[in-house]
Amino acid sequence: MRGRQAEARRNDLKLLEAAMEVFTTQGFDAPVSAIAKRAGVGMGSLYRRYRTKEELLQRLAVISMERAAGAAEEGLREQDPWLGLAGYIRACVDFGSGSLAPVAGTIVVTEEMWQVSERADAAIGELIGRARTSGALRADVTDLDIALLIEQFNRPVAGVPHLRDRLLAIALDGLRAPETTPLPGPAPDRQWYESRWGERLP
Amino acid sequence: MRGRQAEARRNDLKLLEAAMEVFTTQGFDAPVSAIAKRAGVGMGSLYRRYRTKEELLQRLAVISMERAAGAAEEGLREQDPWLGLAGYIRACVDFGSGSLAPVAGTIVVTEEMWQVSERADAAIGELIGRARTSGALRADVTDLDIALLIEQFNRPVAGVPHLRDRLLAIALDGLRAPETTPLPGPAPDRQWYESRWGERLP
DNA sequence: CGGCTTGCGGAGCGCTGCGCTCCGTTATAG
DNA sequence: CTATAACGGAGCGCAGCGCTCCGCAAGCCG
Repeated sequence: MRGRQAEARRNDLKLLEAAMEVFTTQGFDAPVSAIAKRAGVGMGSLYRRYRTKEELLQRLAVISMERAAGAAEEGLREQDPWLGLAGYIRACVDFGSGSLAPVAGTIVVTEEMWQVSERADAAIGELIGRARTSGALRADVTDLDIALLIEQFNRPVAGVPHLRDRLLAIALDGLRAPETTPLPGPAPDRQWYESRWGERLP
Repeated sequence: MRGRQAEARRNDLKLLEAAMEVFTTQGFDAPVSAIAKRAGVGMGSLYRRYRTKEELLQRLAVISMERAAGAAEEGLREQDPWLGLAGYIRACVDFGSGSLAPVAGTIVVTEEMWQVSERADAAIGELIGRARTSGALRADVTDLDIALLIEQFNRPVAGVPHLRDRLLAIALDGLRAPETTPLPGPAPDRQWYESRWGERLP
């Protein structure tokens, strides 16, 4: 694997990295040309690997979910249930997992995406359950609240990365038990949450 | 004030309300036609009152800041410093003050906008100072952190209003003293924050 | 009641900026 | 040196925007 083929391999990595960065900072409707430019690659090279913008988004979604699953599994390896959960949340915000949520409903969900999401959900469920039963996590927060919290903090804060960490630290403190004020309103509905991405094809 | 003039007056209110709703839910680059449609008004009526989209945004910014100032002043009338501050933050998120922040740098800042912002800043500064010295607010958070927090929660949460209230309740709990984890990194820089809207003309 | 005025709705103009294609150019292999 | 594979990026066709313009209806005065 040398010469042109090695360049192609490198280009693919640069493309994925650039796409993630551009989409998370500018929104999913950023022009494809901006991704190519950021990757230092021509439009031709981009479209040879991903036949459409949607295909690129689907690939990013899978990678994003795989990272989230990995972060959750790593969180389970931490002995302290709270540190494990907090580390997972910070990791997700750091690498932008969930930042593709605004795209929900606008792209077709592939079978691969469903599979990875199930693997991630299992680890995350265990991570959160452990934190709750240990008494570190406030009792009235659900796993979907946490998913939405990650989603919310994935949006850039005034374009300055480290300010997001400060706001997230505030929210993490608010997640710890005991709560001083109970959460208002009904908890997010699981069926609604899953249907955001569209119906699963049989 | 009757007949056509009364209709014009009503149309203006409907327009401002619709514009606020559309911009906060769809982003500031939503089409002007969407605002006219939501207000139940023709394009002609909109553009007779506001000669450009920018002029409409400037009007909304002033209204938004006036509401924020009002909410801060009302917060000062509350005896409990913490309830006053929390009420102010919730009010700002409710009516979408600060949701125009993404527009910073893309519209010209009018003299009126500067004046209202100074009035608001004075009340907010006092409200936060009072909460801090009373020991209710964690010590390491600055007024700009709180402004950015409001800004962040002004973005819609998965398109469902009441879910935002849940996430905000978590963050408000995290704002209370004593903090369990200190905020990371340097505090937001005031000069940077003010320059986001562009240089002030003499 | 009828002309005149005022404000109305919305079709469409001109244009920007997008996704994507296509092709001349350049680097590698034999 | 020729053949081949992969490259960069100019530009096509089009969607969707801000804004204008005009035919029409509702209120006002003799």
